[in-house]
Amino acid sequence: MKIHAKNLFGKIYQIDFLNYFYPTMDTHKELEDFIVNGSKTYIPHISLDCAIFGYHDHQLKILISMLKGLDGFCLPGGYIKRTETLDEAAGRIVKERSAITGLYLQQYKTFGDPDRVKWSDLDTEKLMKLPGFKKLKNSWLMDQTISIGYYAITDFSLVKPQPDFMSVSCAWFDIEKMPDLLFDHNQMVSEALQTLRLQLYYYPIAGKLLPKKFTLTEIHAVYETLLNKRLDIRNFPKKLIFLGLINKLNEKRNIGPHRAPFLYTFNNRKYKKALELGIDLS
Amino acid sequence: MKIHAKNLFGKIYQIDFLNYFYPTMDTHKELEDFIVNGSKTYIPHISLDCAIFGYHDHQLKILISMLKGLDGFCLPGGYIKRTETLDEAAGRIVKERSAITGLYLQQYKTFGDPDRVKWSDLDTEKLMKLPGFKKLKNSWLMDQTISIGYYAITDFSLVKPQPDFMSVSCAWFDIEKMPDLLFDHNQMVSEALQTLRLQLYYYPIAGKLLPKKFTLTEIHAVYETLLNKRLDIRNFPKKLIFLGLINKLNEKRNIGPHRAPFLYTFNNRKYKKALELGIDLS
DNA sequence: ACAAAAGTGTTCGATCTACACCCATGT
DNA sequence: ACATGGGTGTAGATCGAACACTTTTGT
Repeated sequence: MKIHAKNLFGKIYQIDFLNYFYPTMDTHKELEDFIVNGSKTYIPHISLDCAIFGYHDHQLKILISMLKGLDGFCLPGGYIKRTETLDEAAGRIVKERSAITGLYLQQYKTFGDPDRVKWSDLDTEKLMKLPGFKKLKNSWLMDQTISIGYYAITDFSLVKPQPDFMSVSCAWFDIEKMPDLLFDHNQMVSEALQTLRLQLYYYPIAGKLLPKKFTLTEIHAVYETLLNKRLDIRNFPKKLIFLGLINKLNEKRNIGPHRAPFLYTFNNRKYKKALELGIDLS
Repeated sequence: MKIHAKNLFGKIYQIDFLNYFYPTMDTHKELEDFIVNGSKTYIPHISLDCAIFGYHDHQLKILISMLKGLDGFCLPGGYIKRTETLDEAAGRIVKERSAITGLYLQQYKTFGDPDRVKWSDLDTEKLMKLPGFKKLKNSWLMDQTISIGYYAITDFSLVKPQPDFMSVSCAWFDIEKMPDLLFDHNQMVSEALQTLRLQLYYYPIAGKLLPKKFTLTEIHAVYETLLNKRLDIRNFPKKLIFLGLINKLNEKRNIGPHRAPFLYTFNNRKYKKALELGIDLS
């Protein structure tokens, strides 16, 4: 079975999605059970969508899903279990949709405009013809939802996204070549990126993108790419060390026909600067 | 009919709540209809709670509700209509619970830990004996909820909170004398205040607390009180003018046996500094 | 020796902090 | 004239931005 979709540039995707199955829901029966009984396990009306940015070697990408029945792309998202915290739900959802684990996920905003989901984007009739989906209509999944936005960043070369039972695909896209997303997910990405950039000097976000011991050149590239602007190579280390984000080691790394660079580590006095800003409550 | 509650300091409150009625639900029938059919109008499982701070003359207060059936205090909150945006819902909820209008409400965080509502705080049995409440058990209101936190600030001397049909009372409390709140509302207040303080120099939040034309002394008192720290009287105006938050007028106000102070206005180039911080997206 | 990348210091202007006295007005 | 609160300026420290050359190493 094939499904078709166009991205912004008109390219047609044909992906055989029956090769993929959700790890714990690997039969249509289980999928149907999720549709019929899911609201016993999950809280209805609230979803959680994750803008996962991926960095590697001067490139910034974003993790985009294509869901079954939707001719278009969206952020990986899901529902919150009745027993878990929001942060736990975010971690689990990303793990399920993409098989990526260990992210430092941050809540940034909740989206709830009544027109955030254009139902025209959701071809219910088409979806209901797919195996396992026939009880979708009038199910708990079809009601209005409010969505909590989370973001994270990781090294995209280290993780290979694996789509789950709901997804046709789940893959990295260059941030400038990101296709138009369904629903209000374009806005979600834009606000997530804005938050990421504001928090970059105050939270140890970039730590996830680098080896334990890294060089100044490496972290410099990370910051330039994420902020999408040039940062003075001489001022940059001063600032990071002043903020207490990184520590210089007494080790060097031998690479290439040039001087061996010193190594640095991220400082896990994470919230240092952020806590300074947050003035003490009486 | 009387209800009792203790605050942190052990004082007992006795309030005759049958004097109060919700303006658009002024009969028990309507209340019962809300309990039985509310989920047609409102989205279940999601509430919205508002930390409304009140300032006047060096005092910082917070608006606290006491709800029927709950022996304790909480933030004014409510449910989101299916047709409104989150910001609209926040405005309507504050208006209904307290009759306060025209606030500049800001979303700051969503709270969803599974244990955020301690059901022991909610005396369902007691509540169901109240008029209008008898169908509460197993209603849509009794399921787990996630809550979106909003905050705002206003001049508490200008608005007299009016409790609605759900509330025994709704009143201003000195921030240092705020009683312990039910559920996770203590944490909500603490995080709201933190956010308010972080945003105070970047958003025209304080504009709501002052007359259109105000003196430096007045705005200085606002900032000192909200931040709970002393601010140098000579540096303070420089900073506000540098940030573009206020404009000096060519008018003075005649008060008291001393030099007449100049008047200032808030500058509605609101987000100026905030937008500077948010780096341009590609 | 040369190519390639690493590393480093100073100056200037802007901003923040601390600090104390004179001014205008009403009674 | 005096009591009350309003208003102002400067010096020093700190921070951020701009800017170019020397060092190390492998081939």
